[in-house]
Amino acid sequence: MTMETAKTTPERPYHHGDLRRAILSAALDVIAAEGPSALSLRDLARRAGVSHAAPAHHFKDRTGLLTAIAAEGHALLSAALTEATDLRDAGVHYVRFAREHPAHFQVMFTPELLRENDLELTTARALTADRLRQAVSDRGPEPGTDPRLAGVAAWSLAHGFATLLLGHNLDGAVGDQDPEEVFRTLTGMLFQPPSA
Amino acid sequence: MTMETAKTTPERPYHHGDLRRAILSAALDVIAAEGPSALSLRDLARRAGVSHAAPAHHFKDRTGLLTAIAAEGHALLSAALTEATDLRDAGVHYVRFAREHPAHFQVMFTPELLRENDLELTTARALTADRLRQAVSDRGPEPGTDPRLAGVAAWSLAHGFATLLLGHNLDGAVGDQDPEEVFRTLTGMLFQPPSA
DNA sequence: TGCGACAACTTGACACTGACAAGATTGCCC
DNA sequence: GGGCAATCTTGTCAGTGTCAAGTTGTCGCA
Repeated sequence: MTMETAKTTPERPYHHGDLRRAILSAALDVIAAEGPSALSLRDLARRAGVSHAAPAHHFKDRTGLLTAIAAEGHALLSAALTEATDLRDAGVHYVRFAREHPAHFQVMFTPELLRENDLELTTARALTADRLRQAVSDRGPEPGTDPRLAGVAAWSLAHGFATLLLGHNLDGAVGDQDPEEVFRTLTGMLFQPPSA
Repeated sequence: MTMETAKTTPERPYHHGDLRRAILSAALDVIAAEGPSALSLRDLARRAGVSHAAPAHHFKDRTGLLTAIAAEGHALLSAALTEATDLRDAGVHYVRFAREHPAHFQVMFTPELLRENDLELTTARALTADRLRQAVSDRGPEPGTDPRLAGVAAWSLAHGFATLLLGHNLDGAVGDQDPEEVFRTLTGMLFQPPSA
């Protein structure tokens, strides 16, 4: 009486059409709402109207699904960073990405959930790293500062802000202001603008 | 044949003695090694040599256990922050806490895993927030900067650095250097020292 | 047009998990 | 010493991930 059977009917053909995408997007919904730990492959299958083992064919594993999400996230993020005009703008794009794709963001930075040696993931991640490096070097060499350290500083700031934001740890501080604007003024405080 | 029975013998008395602490510390080990998603109450019970339902009596829930860990983490962190001499030092203590108590740190900032209305947690968390505010205000009011924003900036930087560090995202950048030292020089770059 | 191979999906099973209810054991306090 | 509450056990249930084996559909190619 579990009613888990998924009979094939005119409305529900044997082949779903784009099951992979359907599972992915359902997974993103769940993760954004309740975190990765609430993710259940069987639940995703039910939402897509397929049998409980169907997801495995596309993602092999729970880990496989999450790895695919992380890789997609890196692709989205690196694309967003490409549009940045300067280092500060890259930070703003970073924060915006975290807000617009919270599920991706969370999974990307939770290594226990991922297959670290996955090819798609590592290449996508390398691309993101490239974009970050590029954003830092675009700023031009500053006297007496290791560019690598500057990159770590900028990344830490943006990542910390985004993470705390998603965890609702800054609700009191930012209030009803636009988080991106807060971040912008915040970077202005730290990174002295060239024009004083 | 699951061998999950735990007969009461001279070496294994009916009452464990300090089961709560034993479960907590086993949980911290697991989380530090494989993340919170790998946590199993039954596994913890096995490690402590008690029956599978024993943990529930101390923590009620999986969520209860994680909430207790988060509360303990906040107690440890606020204590560490109390020892800080100035804002930069508070950041160093923050990073050190994350490195010394990675499991606590991770759980503290994963709200989906916690019982947010838990009294012990909210009070412990409030104490941490107080210590952070205090570290910022100790620095003294700076001209033309909102102290609240300065607090967000400092917290974001420390939190981002700690998070990226634990996720092994800075391995390449910090190399074999002491992370705390890297963080110290990093803050020196951003927060201009009073003596130029 | 037919056929064969492959991809997509289903069915069934197994071990494991969190949670709950009910019972057993123990230490402790009056 | 007798009860009583805290601690721990046993038994059970629904739900989960994963594997193996079978079905159904699709598409290229003779």
